[in-house]
Amino acid sequence: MEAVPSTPARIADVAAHAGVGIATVSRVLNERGSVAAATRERVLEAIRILEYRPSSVAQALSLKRTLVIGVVLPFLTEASPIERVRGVVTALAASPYDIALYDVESADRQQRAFRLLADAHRTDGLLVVSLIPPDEEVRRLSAGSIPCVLIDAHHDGLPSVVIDDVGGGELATRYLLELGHRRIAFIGDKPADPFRRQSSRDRTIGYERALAAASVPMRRDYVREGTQSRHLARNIAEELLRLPEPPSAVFAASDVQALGVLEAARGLGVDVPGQLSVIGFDDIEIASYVGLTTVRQPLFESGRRGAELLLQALAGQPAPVHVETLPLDLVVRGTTRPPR
Amino acid sequence: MEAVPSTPARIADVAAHAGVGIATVSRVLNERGSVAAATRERVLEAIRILEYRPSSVAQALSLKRTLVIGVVLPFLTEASPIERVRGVVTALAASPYDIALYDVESADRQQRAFRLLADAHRTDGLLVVSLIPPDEEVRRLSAGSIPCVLIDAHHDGLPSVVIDDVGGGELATRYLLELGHRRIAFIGDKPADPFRRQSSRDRTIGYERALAAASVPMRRDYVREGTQSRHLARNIAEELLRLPEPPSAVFAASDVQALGVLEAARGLGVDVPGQLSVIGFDDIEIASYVGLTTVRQPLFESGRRGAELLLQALAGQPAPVHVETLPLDLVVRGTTRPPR
DNA sequence: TTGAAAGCGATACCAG
DNA sequence: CTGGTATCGCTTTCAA
Repeated sequence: MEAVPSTPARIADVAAHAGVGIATVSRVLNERGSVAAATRERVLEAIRILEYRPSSVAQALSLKRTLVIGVVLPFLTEASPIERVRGVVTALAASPYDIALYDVESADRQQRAFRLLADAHRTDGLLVVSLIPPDEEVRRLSAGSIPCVLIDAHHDGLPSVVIDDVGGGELATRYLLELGHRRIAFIGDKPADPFRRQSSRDRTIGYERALAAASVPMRRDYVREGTQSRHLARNIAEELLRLPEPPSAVFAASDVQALGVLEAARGLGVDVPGQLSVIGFDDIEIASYVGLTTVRQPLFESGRRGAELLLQALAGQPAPVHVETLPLDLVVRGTTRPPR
Repeated sequence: MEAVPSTPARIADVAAHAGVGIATVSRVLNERGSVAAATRERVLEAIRILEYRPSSVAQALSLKRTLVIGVVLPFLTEASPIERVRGVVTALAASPYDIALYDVESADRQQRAFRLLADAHRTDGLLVVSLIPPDEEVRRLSAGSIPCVLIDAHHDGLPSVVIDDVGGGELATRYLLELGHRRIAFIGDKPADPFRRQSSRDRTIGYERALAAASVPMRRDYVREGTQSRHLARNIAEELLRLPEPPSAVFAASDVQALGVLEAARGLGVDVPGQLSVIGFDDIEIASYVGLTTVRQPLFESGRRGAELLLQALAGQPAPVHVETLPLDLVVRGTTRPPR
């Protein structure tokens, strides 16, 4: 039983203990070059005794690669980013890369996260989720030649994995129209900070297009862009339901908001789908539990795919700067029905 | 408009551009030591022109601190770890520390993650969630003097944030007993790998104690430890409900499993809570949507607290090796009722 | 107030 | 095969 050294061993310690040069230790460590069997044994023995573990920081400095992939995303706000991260984690599990998580909640934090985009030293590659990096940083990124893939966001010159939000908005609205609804309201996010991607905005456009295509006049009082939270969505839905001529259906730009609508209806004694149809967007896990009709977007898949593209780029394959559009599905459950 | 250099600037470039030594650049960078106002301006200017960003890797090597905190956890299995990570992210948002995520799904990955525990070079501190680190690694940890706090796990010699699982199991079972139930089944996890903490095990103990205290004989066919997934829990619940003498109530060791029970009941046309009461554990977000009665544990809070303790340790405060036990609450919703 | 130079802990080239 | 040494980019004495 050897005494445990109070301070972790360095490569020089191993070399000294084995009576060889550090270059030799490095060789057996990385299995490159040839080392005499006997020598290699001595080194291995020394490593075992000293419990030596190479410093990844030193390796990173020397090799100019860190083996970590940075994931920048707005984390706490919604359930969907998490599902995406799961996809990323899964795709990266078999790779040698570790994951550094950068939350982008506060404006302060945002600055820092984006500045990091350009720190070519800290990560080998970047995955940016639902955020639009400033041109400035994108330029630096390519200058530092550190690969970056956007997930649920788009920027010229960067590969990305997205969905067709406009199409999704149309899909949802058209379904409601086909059911026979004419008084269809929309609840979406209000335009927030400039970096945050406004998927809700595009879904509104889809909503408007579908209405136009069906020659159903749009009513300003039915389009409410105010919030991302369930709580606020609930308030808005209540206002909507109290209108002299309330909508017979509501399209919410996200499942979280749709959940708020459901709460409002329940609170007001409005039967869903009897008196009100509700359709959401995303198909987060809760949606299936509450039987919410929604437009499903492949959240997990988006993370997985994004990570795969990044891995390819990291492997040297130039990865054509293309935009990969994931498919959307209408998932009909129990919250929609023809109007009475 | 300066030309953008193809390769990121190093401190030496800045020094050269400003016509000073690198030590001076370092001084203005870190605002230590004194620098003549004029000199500092020249340096700042050079930094701006060259778009210089210090390499965090080089800094880490030189300073022997990385400013990253590692979070090791079983990620994809349940909804609860995520809630904990949210707490961690929140607590660390205001700190200068970044977060490195280490998923511990596969056995392979597990090896790697735990080996990392001892890599005193990669992270400044560690947060281990729902996992019990091997003694060996704990020893190394303290040898390398890198602080570590356990969340939802316990190990002598390491500070931790936990809940009283036995007490929680009793709480749930006792509630069912008070409601008048006597045929109470339990569905929990099967003992999995040795590193994974078996909170379910302790909850079983609480279940048994409560029954014993009420002098209700335990039936082996009512205690099923088989799975962590909703799907399997559903199968088990179906078996339970098909028993000649089915239980009138089920205590599931987690909300996810309770959800499976709910599905089974629905599938078999068994009314909840009319014919069957169901109580879960955790109080994950979905629980409130489906109206599940459950034992609430502060998931988010556990992450926040753990991170705070680690931050304290990192700040030099020895942080007495204590175990912090977070409170549990019975949340009564719609899935429980006295037996008919 | 400033600069030269010695680490920090690896990798890898170049001789021997 | 193997060892010395330069290098990676930054911080920090130690002198000047």
